[in-house]
Amino acid sequence: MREAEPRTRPRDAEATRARILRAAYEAFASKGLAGARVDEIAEAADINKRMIYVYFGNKEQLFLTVLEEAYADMRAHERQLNLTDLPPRQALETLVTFTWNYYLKNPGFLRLLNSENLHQGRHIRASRRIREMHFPFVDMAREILHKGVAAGEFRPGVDPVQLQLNISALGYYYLNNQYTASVVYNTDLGAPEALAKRHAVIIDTILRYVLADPKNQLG
Amino acid sequence: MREAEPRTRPRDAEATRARILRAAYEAFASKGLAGARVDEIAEAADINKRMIYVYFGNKEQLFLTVLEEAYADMRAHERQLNLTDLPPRQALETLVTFTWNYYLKNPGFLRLLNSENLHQGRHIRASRRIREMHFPFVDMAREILHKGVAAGEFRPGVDPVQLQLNISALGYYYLNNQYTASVVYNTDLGAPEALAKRHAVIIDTILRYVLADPKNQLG
Amino acid sequence: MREAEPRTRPRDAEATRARILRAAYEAFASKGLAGARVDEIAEAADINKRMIYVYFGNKEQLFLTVLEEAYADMRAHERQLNLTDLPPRQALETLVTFTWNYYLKNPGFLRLLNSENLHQGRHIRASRRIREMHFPFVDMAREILHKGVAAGEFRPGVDPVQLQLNISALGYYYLNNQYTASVVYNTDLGAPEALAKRHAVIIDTILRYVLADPKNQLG
Amino acid sequence: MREAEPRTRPRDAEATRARILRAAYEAFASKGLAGARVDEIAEAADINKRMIYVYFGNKEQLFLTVLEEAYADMRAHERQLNLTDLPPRQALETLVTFTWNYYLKNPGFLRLLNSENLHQGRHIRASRRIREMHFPFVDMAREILHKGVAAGEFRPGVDPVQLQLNISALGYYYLNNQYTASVVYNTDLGAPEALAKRHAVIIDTILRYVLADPKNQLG
DNA sequence: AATGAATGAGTGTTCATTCAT
DNA sequence: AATGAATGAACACTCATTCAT
Repeated sequence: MREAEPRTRPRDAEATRARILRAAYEAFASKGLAGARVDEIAEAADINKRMIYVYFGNKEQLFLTVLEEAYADMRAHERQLNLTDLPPRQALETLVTFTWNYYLKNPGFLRLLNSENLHQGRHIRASRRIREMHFPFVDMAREILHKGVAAGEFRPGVDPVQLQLNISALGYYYLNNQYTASVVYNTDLGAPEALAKRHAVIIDTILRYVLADPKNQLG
Repeated sequence: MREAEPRTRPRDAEATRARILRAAYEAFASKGLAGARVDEIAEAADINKRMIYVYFGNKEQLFLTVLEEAYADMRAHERQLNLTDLPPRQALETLVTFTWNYYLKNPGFLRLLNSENLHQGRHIRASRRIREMHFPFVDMAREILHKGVAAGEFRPGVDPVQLQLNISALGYYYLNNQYTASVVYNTDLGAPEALAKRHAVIIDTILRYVLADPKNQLG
Repeated sequence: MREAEPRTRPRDAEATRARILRAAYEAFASKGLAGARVDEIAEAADINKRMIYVYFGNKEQLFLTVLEEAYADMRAHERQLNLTDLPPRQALETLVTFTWNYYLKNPGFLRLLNSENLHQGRHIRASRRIREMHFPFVDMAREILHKGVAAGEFRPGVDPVQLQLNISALGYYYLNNQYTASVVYNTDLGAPEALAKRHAVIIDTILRYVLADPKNQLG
Repeated sequence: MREAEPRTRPRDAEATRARILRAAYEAFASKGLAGARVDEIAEAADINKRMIYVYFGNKEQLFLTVLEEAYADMRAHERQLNLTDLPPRQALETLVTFTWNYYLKNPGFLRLLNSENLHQGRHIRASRRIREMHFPFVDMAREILHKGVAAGEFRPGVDPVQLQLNISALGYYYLNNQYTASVVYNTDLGAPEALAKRHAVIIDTILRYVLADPKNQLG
């Protein structure tokens, strides 16, 4: 039998904070830091504008918090991949696919990073929380490469950081610059088939970059 | 008898226009569309604010013009590569290096594209000038691939659009997200050695993606 | 058996009230009525903001209470002078010195009066408590003058109110306008020697104003 | 014959500036720096709020300018007294009367000084214009005293700065604290007779402070 | 072609005050 | 007696744009 629900839940600081963050994520992702409006965030969050300042200090700190949460979310999902349990090539493909899908499903995350880089990383640099968040992540590619090389599947000498940059770059650029690139290449890069094709190309590109023997390759 | 007044250089419309564009490029590149200020652009261009409206209508059209000029500049430099005169592999490396260097020297261009994509390509889509500008560019990779395959150097089946996306992506992501990535990977990605290394990795990645026989590869 | 809980000092209303008043005095004295912030007062008093409204109704009434307490404090100290026990000239000098010292030690009091006069005495006029507080004070100068004239020391015809105004004015102006006057006269009026000198001048000025025979004067 | 008037005078920067200053003077004088509202000043000046920022930068600089103008106005009137042409005692009385009347007619000036002193002279200290404005003023009392002593009318040893402080203090305090003092002394200090009486007392007080021989005194 | 003056709508932020417990 | 959460009006200041010459 279900318990009676608490009757009212009127002044829930945590819920208010969360509503603000959700609305702010949308606003910053779709309009950038300068383009987003505090008023609009307040209205979208259905809270009094004042609360934003109570909880986050000001627009910039709100932006930073949104950024922190976005990074945390990505890393949290990443951890659930349990790549260490997989054979190296499968682990690598899983990581590539995860990255692609995460970008695809969270285009706001890319926009947030753009905003932050437009401001030369001003906020992120000041955030210890973000700094610490990435230590395990950086090790992931290293381990996969290690195991792959040990198994004779991957060639030695691949820099794990460069590998991760490649993985990110190939998806990020495509999805982030989808609109301009669609005009440049005169095709709809957002179409489902186009996306599927790009996904395949990225996996191919990454594998060819690390595989020891091309005969193993996809085909 | 009075001398005739100097006929030319009375009020140099073309120079004024150019000064506005230069100032606007800087502003939009460093602050984004929403963050840039019309007043600041006018001051930096050392012209009366009104002139911006006379020449460009409004802020958004000014942005579009800046974007058009930026694209035109890149394509113009690209044309000077004369890739058709080179053997395929060298042509490819030249294209990759050019792209990397152009991004490296013109970080504002990346920022401009980000702004435009943040606005979902709203301006570029309306610009016939930009649409037409890219036709020759798209053929470039196709030709190189053709010749490379014919020469037995490149594997067949590589999509030229995907290849160009790869070439752009690997440099763009790195340079555009330099600030956040430097924090994530806890290293200065903007340092000269880091840049040189990345350049090499990009060439390597692209070559491994298209070369028919890995034995030909770099080393 | 459980002991009875300590009966008193559960939530000390009087102490809370006092803490608020102290913090409010500082705030109003240093920032004025409009410049002081309720939030800051609450924080400085280390109490919940709500308490201010519980105890004092609103900001204006809090200001009035602070003003009342300030006046009460000055009058209380004044009463302790026991001027009636002194010979008239000494009584007068004591009063002058007390006034000077009180202003000197309580610059906030001057600021408070300024604020109140900026608002045209709006609050004080509504306070019966303050109205009644001053009756004995007004008599003080009258008595001193009486005795001085009777003793042949003071000239007759001096208006006690004007005398008191003079006594207040000569110190108040100097201390209240110390900052602007230091600039105007290009000297530091707050320096210890400057203060000592002013004190002497004030006594001199007042004595010359009331003494019957200048030959008695300071020497 | 009258010249044709210029038809329109629509965009007169000087007039706009002056209107802003007049409105700002009223606002700051009646509400203080913190209490005055930029919106109200703009409305009272019948100009667009933006103009305040174009002409004066921000509220504080506007305040400083108002203060500068107020000082300049007082000094300008003072210079017109031509005290050097008068015999010393008359010069002194003229100065005292002028000071009293100026304060009486310009109560806003007193309020402005209070505001500035509340902020510890922050603005005035940064204003070279005000610093320099007072050099001649400080000499005025010195000269009068000199001539008076030479003529045997004034006693020697009177400090000209202290004399000027006395002259200012006796009127300033009365007029500035008129509202609170009226309550304390339970009388209307603003009534015409009260003002006249105070004027006389001030002259008397100052003369008794400087005259060499009391027999010369008022009678 | 060019300019200085002006504007209305808005921008991030803060205020004194009240609600719900 | 006391508190954390919330509010609406307002605040100083800024924006892209237009007017009048």
